[in-house]
Amino acid sequence: MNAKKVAELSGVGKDTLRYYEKIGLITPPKRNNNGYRIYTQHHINELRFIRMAQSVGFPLSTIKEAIPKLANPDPSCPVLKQTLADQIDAIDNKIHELTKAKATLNSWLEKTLP
Amino acid sequence: MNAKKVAELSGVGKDTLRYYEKIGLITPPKRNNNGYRIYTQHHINELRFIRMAQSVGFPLSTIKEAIPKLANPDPSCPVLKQTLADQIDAIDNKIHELTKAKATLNSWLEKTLP
DNA sequence: ATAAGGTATGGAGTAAGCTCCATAGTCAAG
DNA sequence: CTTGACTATGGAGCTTACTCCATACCTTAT
Repeated sequence: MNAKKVAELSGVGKDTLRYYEKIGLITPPKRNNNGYRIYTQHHINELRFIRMAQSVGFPLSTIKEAIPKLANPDPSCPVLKQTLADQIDAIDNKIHELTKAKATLNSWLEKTLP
Repeated sequence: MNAKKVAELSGVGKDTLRYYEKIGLITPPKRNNNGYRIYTQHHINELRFIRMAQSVGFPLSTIKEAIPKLANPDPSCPVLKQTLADQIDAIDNKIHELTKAKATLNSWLEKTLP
């Protein structure tokens, strides 16, 4: 799969792909004879995970730490479990904050109703 | 109220206060004879609102648009109602995304359990 | 009256996360 | 065999949201 296709499928621009590769966020794609990058479904999956994690507020640095741990899920690895548990906690906190914020806005909306 | 007090009460650094004033995010505080800024409870409220909105992912540009609309709540103002409704929708979407992300992580956590 | 500590200003610097550019090599189609 | 689309590279530039700095003035306590 070439860069253009990946950009289309993942919604990540080609320059951003290079940037992610440079900072070690995604698996470096193999190259063919001419030096062109060969992306696989694996990269699409990584990129979708990154977009999901980003959309819920995780910085790339955190995502970068999480990916290798999630990539080789050793069933009994306590580090992985902790990572997952930590991220779930972080998400729970965000949901909590959002719910509070929503309640605040709703109360204002009610106050301003006729 | 002086800058230091406001910084303490709102959790926003003094340089950030000046920055927010410069970009027109907060109400410019009155000055006394010596030119010192005089902050009021109003500013604390604004800053808390900003922090809340930020914590749920709104950029300062969006917050800047919202503040003046929320500041003079004309009970029948449709623009205000729409602003509030839009923000509540945005928050709902975020909660939705977070809930999905959490479910994904939870399923991974279960898979890796003994 | 002087030292400590608060405040003012403009402007530089920083970090994250892209985004764009100039230059140059590659490949498929007509 | 040239044209147009695609790719590569390093590095510059951009936006957001701060954060720090140098310089200088004001105020209060000793």
